[in-house]
Amino acid sequence: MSEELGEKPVTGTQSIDRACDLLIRVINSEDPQTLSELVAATGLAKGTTSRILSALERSGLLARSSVGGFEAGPVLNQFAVRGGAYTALIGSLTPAMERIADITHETVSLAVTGHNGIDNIAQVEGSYLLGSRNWVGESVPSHCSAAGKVLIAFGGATVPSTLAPRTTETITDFALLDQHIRKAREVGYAVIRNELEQGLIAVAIPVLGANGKAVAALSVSGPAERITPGDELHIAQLMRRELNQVQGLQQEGAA
Amino acid sequence: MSEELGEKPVTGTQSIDRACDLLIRVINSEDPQTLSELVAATGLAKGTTSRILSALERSGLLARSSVGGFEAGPVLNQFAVRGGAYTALIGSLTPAMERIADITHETVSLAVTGHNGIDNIAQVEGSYLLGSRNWVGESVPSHCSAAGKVLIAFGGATVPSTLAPRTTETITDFALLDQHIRKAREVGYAVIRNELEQGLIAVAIPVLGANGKAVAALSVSGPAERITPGDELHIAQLMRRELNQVQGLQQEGAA
DNA sequence: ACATAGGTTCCAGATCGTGAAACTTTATCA
DNA sequence: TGATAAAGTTTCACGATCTGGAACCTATGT
Repeated sequence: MSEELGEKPVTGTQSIDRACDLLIRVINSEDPQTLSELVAATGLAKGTTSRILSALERSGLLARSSVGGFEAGPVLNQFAVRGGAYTALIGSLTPAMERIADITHETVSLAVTGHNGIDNIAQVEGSYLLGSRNWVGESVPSHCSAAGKVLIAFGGATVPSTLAPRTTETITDFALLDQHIRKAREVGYAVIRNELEQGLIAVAIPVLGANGKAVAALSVSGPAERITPGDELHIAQLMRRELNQVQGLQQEGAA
Repeated sequence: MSEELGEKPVTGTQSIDRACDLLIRVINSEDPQTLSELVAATGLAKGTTSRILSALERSGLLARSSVGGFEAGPVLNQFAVRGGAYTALIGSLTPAMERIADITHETVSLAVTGHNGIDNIAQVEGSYLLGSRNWVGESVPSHCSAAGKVLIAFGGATVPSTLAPRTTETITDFALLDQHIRKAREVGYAVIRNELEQGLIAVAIPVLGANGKAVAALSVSGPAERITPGDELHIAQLMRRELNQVQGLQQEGAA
């Protein structure tokens, strides 16, 4: 949505970029999007928008809702039902996440590098009443999430171009962030304390892929009252131990 | 993939059509697709293909696999994790499907009209060892599936342009198919006997949406030895009864 | 180090997409 | 019910945009 400055002015794909923009707007909306809404949102000409949407509909990527407007089409819904690329990953790690949740009683999350930050793709709730709400499907900036830090540290994500503050303790200095990243690479886990939200602590470890780079991050999060600085290492070790137990299975699980 | 004749030669979307084709090829493939493979498959120029794929990658619809090649990107995986448009439907009907499977001991399937036939989007296995295998994510032609027939009968699908035979008993005559459709509309359910596969019987009823048209089809399928012509009506009635019990909940289930 | 395959960038040319407006269809109101 | 407005589709001339061949990279293997 917000193209940062300094990006090369890519050419030769105007119409495709527009089509992608429209497609993404539609599939990221809860309700069907009408032509007029999309025209207003994108600023494109009505005729152009209509033509592009018709092409997307023809391909099956979009469909017209019975109540009017466009929504995800059969091709994408089939893809979703069949399971996206993350399915194998989630499937193989869910048992480990459940054991970690059992032991810590805290919420355990699985996150990957997304298009616009760190995407939460799976979550197992702990037993405490006070805990992280379900944020599967949501994205957070990488510089203020524990998952983001380990993903950066282990080659699974890049440092964002701007460090927007979320709380007074959010890291907004590139040098300081780099320090945290180095530390994470050294000790094998990353932590956030009040950096994403006041009172929220999270500890994350990387899930390494075949090429040695992080493909995802496993994290435990909870309130500052329960997760003290002294707990961080133990939580990281627990996660590492549980993760190691499935790493052998992970390859055949991806088949 | 196979453009039928008689279609209006749509213009003004060449590049978008190509981009959609590439996108769909990638997300419908199990393994990451390399540039060369896609060039060979589509016949496009290498440079053109590279440019389009880069645009799709830039938008987050596609991503480069760590092992090389393109695969579904974060935007689509997020969509899949969040749940496609079918999620609410599947969620609301699963309990009914389970009860039907409990009673009949046969496999119960949920299907919708897809881009290329009838798509199976959910399935509950019966207790018999001999039963339909799991075909979630696969498509079948509408004229030789029970779900397809009811979907056509109740305005949820259109008659295919060609009636390809699957067995010796597949309906390949439009007049005969129309007769079956009319019958289905009259009695409220449709049946296939050996028309999709020798020995496979299926009974389907429509799941009607707010506008009175079929949005999906619920079906029970099993071997001819167990599902006799005399059972068809009872199975249809059972499905209708179970479906009616959730129809009230269905609206709030979609929220 | 060399060769090869796979991938990206460049560029001139014309094909293809654009957008304003005309047109058709569907909703809204009196 | 008819009139009016809103939403969506199609048309068409223009020129901006996409194309594809070839040159250019860059990994990988020998």
